Amino acid sequence: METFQSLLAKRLSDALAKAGLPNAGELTPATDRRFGDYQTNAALVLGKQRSENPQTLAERVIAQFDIGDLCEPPTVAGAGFINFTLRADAIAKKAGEVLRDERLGVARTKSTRTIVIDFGSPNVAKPMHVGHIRSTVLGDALARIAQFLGHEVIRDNHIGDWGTQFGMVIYGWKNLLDRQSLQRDPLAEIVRIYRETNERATRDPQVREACRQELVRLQAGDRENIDIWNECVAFSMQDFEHVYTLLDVHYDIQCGESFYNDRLPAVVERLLKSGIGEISEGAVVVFFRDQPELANKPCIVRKRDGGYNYATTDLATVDYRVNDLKADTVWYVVGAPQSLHFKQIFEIARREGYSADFRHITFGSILGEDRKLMKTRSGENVPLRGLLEEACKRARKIIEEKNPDLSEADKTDIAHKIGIGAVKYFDLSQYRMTDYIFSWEKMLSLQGNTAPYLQNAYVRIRSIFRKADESAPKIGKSRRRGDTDSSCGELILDDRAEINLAKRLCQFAEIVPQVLNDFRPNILANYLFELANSFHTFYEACPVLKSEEPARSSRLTLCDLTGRVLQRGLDLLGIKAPDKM
RNA sequence: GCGCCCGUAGCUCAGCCGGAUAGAGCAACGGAUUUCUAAUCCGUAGGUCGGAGGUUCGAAUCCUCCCGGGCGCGCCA
Repeated sequence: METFQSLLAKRLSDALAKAGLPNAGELTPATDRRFGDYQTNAALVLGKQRSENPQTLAERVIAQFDIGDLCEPPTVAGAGFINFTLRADAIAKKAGEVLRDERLGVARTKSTRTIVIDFGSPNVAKPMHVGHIRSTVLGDALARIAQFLGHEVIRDNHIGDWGTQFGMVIYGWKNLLDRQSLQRDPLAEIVRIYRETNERATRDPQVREACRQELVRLQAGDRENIDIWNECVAFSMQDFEHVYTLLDVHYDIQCGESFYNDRLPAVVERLLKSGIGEISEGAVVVFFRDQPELANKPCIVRKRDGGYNYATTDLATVDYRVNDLKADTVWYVVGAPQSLHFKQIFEIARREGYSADFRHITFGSILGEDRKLMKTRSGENVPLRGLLEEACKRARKIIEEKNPDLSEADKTDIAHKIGIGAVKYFDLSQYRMTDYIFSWEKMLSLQGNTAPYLQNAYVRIRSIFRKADESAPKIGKSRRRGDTDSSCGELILDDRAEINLAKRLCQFAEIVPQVLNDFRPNILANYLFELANSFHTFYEACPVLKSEEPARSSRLTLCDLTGRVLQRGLDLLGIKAPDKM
């Protein structure tokens, strides 16, 4: 199925050829409703290239343009824009095609890639906190969208399960552990002993040294320390899994840092052998002397004491993903502060000859009402699990107010879908680079660009079909997919609100692929908001069940399609649509 | 010091590989409801796009400089 945009673009290029002109400019959605549905600046670009009058060129192009039954005769406007307005019957026809398409018109990509997406990546021995929302939610949405477009996606949780912090955890485990607390709330106890050890270590050099010794023993494979480490990892994983269940986020592999331990020496040897790495002040370092940006920013891959750091691990990870997982594309959904680090890693990988497409997908921070990094009152990170539970609790309270007659089970289920959806949508609906201020009130509002607003549009649709089934059961059946009844899928678009809604539905296929251009799910979120808005307008203006045939069936079909696009769109963002709310 | 990111309505944000008179939502004000869930819709008002130059038919968007905020820069991850 082709979108209006690609159809018009083809006809434009035909018209240009017939007018003896080369392809130029682009055909895009109109910037303003006044200008119709689509516009092209082709004549402006050509006018500039050949120093001719753009308006005259535009007229020449229009004269050759085969509008067929797609649109009204194009018009020239402004400095030389050509504007296109779709015909209602063309929209009805296209919407019918979308309706009969499993994929709602979204084309599969022509160049399938194998993409490893590195996102989430929490640290062991620390609970997940609010800072993990963006990476987790953004990475998951990108994974869903890439997969839907037909790419081979491998979701990888690069867990921070190795590193110097374990010296302290093990020291704390051996000296400060309270077994009962550990049984009650394992992660809380591990965090406690870690913090306490950390405090002691900053005061007491002897403790610091003891921690270092524990770390050395762990890295040397000491049985006892390995056992302790394993236990800590297991406890942390339980906590992560709980959060992932709440969020409905799942990974294909979870290769944490420790997974790469035995590959690290080879990385350094390789770098030394190829001359990319060199010894400097006892450490193995990669310099970037020819790159102004990195000239004074060397990358250490083996410390003076022989230990490895996270640059080494990330290089081993590159090798594993490219050579073992056969990835040709790797997306790192990691906060902006690490951009220097990834520049270095990507540059080293390039020098070593890895040709995969590496992207660091950065994002801004989540701020509290005080516009500073979001923290608890005592200045600590806000635990994610508690935050998500509170989202559900708050959603539940609103449900109790608005719809108290729902069953207990329904309330719990809906509160979960709304609460989690609200948190995710609030994040995804904003441009990923901007810092945003966390606000319960805004994300759970039923008005404006929020998850509940979109979910409500879906609920209204489901409600119509519940009513329709009661009054006329056969309509429920006839809207099944694959039904050959010709009355189904025939759209009659008379009202302005119907035309607008149908037009929006046709745009879904144009929007989804755009998200991956610059990794912006907010484009999709924005579209869904506009779709829900168009639906609500339609809902107010056009009675469905009370209207006469054939409008009634047509409107039911429109509702059905809107529901499916909303549901699919939300699903691509990792958000669920409840039937009632 | 060097580098990266951000600065758009009172508030929260879109728009940024150049396009027409810069858009939403919230808050404010004015309307619509014997409802297919008003959990909504329609309307009004609100702007030197941080500032100054430059590039051109055209700049919020591209380039340079400046101001303001955030972050990062050799042995943590």
